[in-house]
Amino acid sequence: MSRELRVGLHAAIVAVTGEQPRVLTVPDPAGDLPTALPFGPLDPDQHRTLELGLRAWVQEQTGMELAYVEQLYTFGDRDRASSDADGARVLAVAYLALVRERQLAEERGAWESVYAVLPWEDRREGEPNVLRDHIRPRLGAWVREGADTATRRLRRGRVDITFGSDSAGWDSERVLDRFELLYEAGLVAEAYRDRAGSTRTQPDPGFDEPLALDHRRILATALGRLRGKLKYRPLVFELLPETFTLLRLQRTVEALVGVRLHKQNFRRLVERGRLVEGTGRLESATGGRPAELFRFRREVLHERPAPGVGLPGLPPKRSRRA
Amino acid sequence: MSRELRVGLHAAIVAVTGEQPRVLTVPDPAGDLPTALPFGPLDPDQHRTLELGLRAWVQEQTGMELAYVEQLYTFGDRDRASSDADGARVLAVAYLALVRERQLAEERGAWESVYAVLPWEDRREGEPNVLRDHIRPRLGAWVREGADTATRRLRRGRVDITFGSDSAGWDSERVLDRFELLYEAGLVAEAYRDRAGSTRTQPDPGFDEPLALDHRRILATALGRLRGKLKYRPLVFELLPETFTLLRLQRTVEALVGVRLHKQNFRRLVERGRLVEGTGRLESATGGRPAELFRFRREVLHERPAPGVGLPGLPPKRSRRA
DNA sequence: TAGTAAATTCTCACTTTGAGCATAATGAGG
DNA sequence: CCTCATTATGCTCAAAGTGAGAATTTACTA
Repeated sequence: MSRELRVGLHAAIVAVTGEQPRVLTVPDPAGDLPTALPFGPLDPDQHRTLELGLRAWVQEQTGMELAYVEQLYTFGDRDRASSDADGARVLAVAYLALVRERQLAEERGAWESVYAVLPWEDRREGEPNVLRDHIRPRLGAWVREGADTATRRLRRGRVDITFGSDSAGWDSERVLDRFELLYEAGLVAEAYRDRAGSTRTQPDPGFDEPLALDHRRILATALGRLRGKLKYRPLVFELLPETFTLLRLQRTVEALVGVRLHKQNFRRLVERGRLVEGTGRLESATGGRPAELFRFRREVLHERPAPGVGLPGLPPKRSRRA
Repeated sequence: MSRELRVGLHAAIVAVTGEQPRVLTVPDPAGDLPTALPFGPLDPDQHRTLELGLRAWVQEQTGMELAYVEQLYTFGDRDRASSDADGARVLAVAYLALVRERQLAEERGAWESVYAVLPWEDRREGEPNVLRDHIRPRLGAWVREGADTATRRLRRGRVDITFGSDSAGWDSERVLDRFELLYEAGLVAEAYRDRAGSTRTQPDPGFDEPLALDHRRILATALGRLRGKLKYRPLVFELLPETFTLLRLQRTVEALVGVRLHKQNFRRLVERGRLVEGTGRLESATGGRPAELFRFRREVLHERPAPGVGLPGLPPKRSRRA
């Protein structure tokens, strides 16, 4: 009588290589879908916990043992992607995993640039072109299309708060909000897959190469969470080798947050937070004066309640003073 | 061949009355369990989204329409509570909902004090007695019981960081960490229900009146999330009437965070953050000089990226300066 | 009319930010 | 060997933000 219920376990496995955040993708196991995040169904008999089930699937599909793993969100909209595979109702439990660059070799799967999938999220070189040339204009159009004044006002407000405006500024953590807004406005391909009967034209192919299922939504959730958590948990160190220079640390954070930081102040924060300690050794391949190699001070976990790489109010546009 | 899979939708519905945070409980629908949070199974056919399913169950069981709702976490450990009802594997998707005190009347169900269920979380009057007289000593014993030095050191570290120590201080957001630690240490009744064959004695009845299933764990998750989010989202206002005095606002925040705040500084933060605006009206039943009634400035949502009731470094013990 | 209870205002001594300038150490190119 | 470009590190400064409390108001109560 009742439709069958299934649960998928999905992993956004993130690393940072060459100043780019990357996510591990695999060819779709079924073979008929585009590239996907590693995922597989929860086996109610075999998987003792959800996380163990996830680890098993990742191990099987990529050969990778995960260290840091964190649950993100459970998606279950009936009319959105994934679901309704063959008449069954399918939920997706999404996870974020962090791995070191070192592990990138020899595994199966490919490391896709996160910003190739979510291009509007990288503001390290200023506002990206896609945003200025494509997204903002179309969002403007979407606002104007609103049926009545109230709708238009509401839409304008959402656009301003998620994508920033003169008064609001860019909140790097609202990655999911931005993706969902683009989805609603019909600016990402996923929107078409889901509401087939839409009358709108296809979005620009180019800033739009979705992953299988709702995996881009999962990635957006992962990036948002990661950006937020970076500030109060020492997650970056899961992505860095044992020792690293302060610049390397900064570049890694910048890659994830998608924003440039003030060098001296960044170092001051890291040092004042006693997050790292110098190893007398130097790294000389810096291109300039050699830099000292530092390592993460694990003891900090026992000293302070919420240690993280304190991102300040972010250098660009600040919310104006009270 | 494969075991049946089911998904439950569970709601921690929180309000604040009389300076106490409360959670809505209902008599267990099945009738043979203790008091529970409102919950019910996801209907794969009827419920279009998980959240709609949740709202439907809450409506049915309590007659309440929810406004603010947020997904918390999905629990699925096989050997822990809820699961394995009648041979099926059961997951629990937990939600947090916030409602106004006004709505507390006429509904079915009872408003249980959150701190009656999680007594060690209320530090408004200083460290609660349960903590000093029962929990800390037992945690100390649990640390000493560790098989080897490494285990003991590890346990000590976890206790210090979750429950605070001289060097670490109390992190009000680690509600779930604390509950899980108590669970592992066998200091909460849930631990016995799950591992029947334990040799330890029953924990003190008294600081231990668990809800059905894993509902205390869900409540711990909810409180932790709420405490964290308060700082960067204007959630408190979901719990307050249209207008309120600044002291009322402060008391509500204190009730949730479980800590006392410095009055003048709290007001400064709220006003500088332009979170509220005065209505010329006064509330005279204050017992002293009448206080002005304020209202939430919704516009703030369009002005700043992360408005919240900035809880400062919290008055008591601070992490020592670098 | 004095006393009590809050609400509101202000101070004050630090700390923490946000921005830059100045110096130091290397490798590359002449 | 000297000069430059390049990156590492130090140091300074002014502007905000914090943590604690004292001082002043305005009602209500006895």
